Amino acid sequence: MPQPLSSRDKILDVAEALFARRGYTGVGLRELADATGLGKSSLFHHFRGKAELYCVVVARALERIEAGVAPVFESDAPPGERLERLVGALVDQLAEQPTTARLLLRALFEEEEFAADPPAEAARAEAIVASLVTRMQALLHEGVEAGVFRRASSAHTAQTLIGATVYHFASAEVGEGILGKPLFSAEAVAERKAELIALLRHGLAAPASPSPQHRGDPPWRS
Amino acid sequence: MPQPLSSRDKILDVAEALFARRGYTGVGLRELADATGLGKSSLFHHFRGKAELYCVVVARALERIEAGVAPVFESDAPPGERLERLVGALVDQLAEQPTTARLLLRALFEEEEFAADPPAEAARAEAIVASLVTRMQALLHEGVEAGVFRRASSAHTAQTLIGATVYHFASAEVGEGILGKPLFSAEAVAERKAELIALLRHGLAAPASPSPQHRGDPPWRS
DNA sequence: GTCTATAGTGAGATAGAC
DNA sequence: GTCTATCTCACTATAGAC
Repeated sequence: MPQPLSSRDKILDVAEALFARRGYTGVGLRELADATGLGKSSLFHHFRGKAELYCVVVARALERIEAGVAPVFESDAPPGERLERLVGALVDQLAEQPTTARLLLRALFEEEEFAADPPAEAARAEAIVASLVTRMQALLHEGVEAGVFRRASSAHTAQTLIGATVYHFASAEVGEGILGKPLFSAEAVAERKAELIALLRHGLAAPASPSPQHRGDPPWRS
Repeated sequence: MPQPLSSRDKILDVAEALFARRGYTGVGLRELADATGLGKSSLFHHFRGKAELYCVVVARALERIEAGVAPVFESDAPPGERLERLVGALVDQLAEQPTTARLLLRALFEEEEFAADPPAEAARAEAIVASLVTRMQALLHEGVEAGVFRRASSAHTAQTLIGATVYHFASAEVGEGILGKPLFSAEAVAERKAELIALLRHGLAAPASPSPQHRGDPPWRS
């Protein structure tokens, strides 16, 4: 069952680590070939070229995320609970492989490089992102309509959620300096989950007294 | 007074735009030279090499941020108000030049490329980041001690703040697709500021009844 | 499916004239 | 301070033997 990795899968695994660390242009096929133990030319038998290889790597990472969070969206739990489980699943997925967050954050920048000659896999990646974002916004909207979330912009809240999760696990030395511990230690991951959920519970909950005219935010206590 | 730009400043301006769009390895000196109207070799008279040029560009962007937010830290307003002004100043700085957020987010990744031969300017950049983070955490800690913020981790809150601002303005097509409007339009920038401040007011405020044993978070309303 | 060999291009950097 | 010319090296990709 733990079948030895095919050459293709091995290439993808090694390439994911390298692309996450140095980015698309920063990784050479020579380096990738050496790291896999293959010759440089063998890579072209598995992939049409560097661009396609890169897009397959990114799409594969997005599919892992998608698979991890899909059960949350299919759940029929109330919106508040679903939102918390979404954050938990997102954090779990990003924490499972330390390369994922960096790879995806970099991909956000480098995707425009392929505007000229977009490999077919680039469309798959974009579709997954669009689908995830749409469902996240729908969940937020549903919570507002149900009266359990305050009337925050679902677009901006989605952006904040992405930034707070993806950026955090991509922040490397800067983030570790702030936390004072390894980003991917079990302790730091659990903390991240708890802190984000607490921020959302306090920050997104509908006010206790739903006075219709109460549009302003509460002032600070002191 | 609007003295014509020196060659050095012109190079830095053009380089900042290019590095923000395509990253360190993605920009060639030939391209940069053509864009400035200079010959390739002339660049080496102003900078020791590509690495130094890049680090000067990043440090300059960080100094703009620093200058924009410094007044906030020097203020003696109460912590809640200072935090809001910090978010406002950060958003203003990142919104002023659309290249800044992308440049800095990319720099977070590429800084480890210079681990072997670190140009002197790299240390300046790191020092500014460290100083900003330290003061941000101190402000959060002060608010907690004063009883105006709930006991959230200042480290994780700082990470969230950075991600929610820097990532947002770096998110390019993805972010614009979510917002449904240009990221840097006056409307979108004002929205971002208001949404972040609202999230912090609700999400960070100390609970109304400070019962000492109340460590758990409130459940959702429904 | 993997290899060697190589084509063809462009990179960063240097030398030295003006 | 800017230029032309050139060095050296690495890159993506291809051709073709095994």
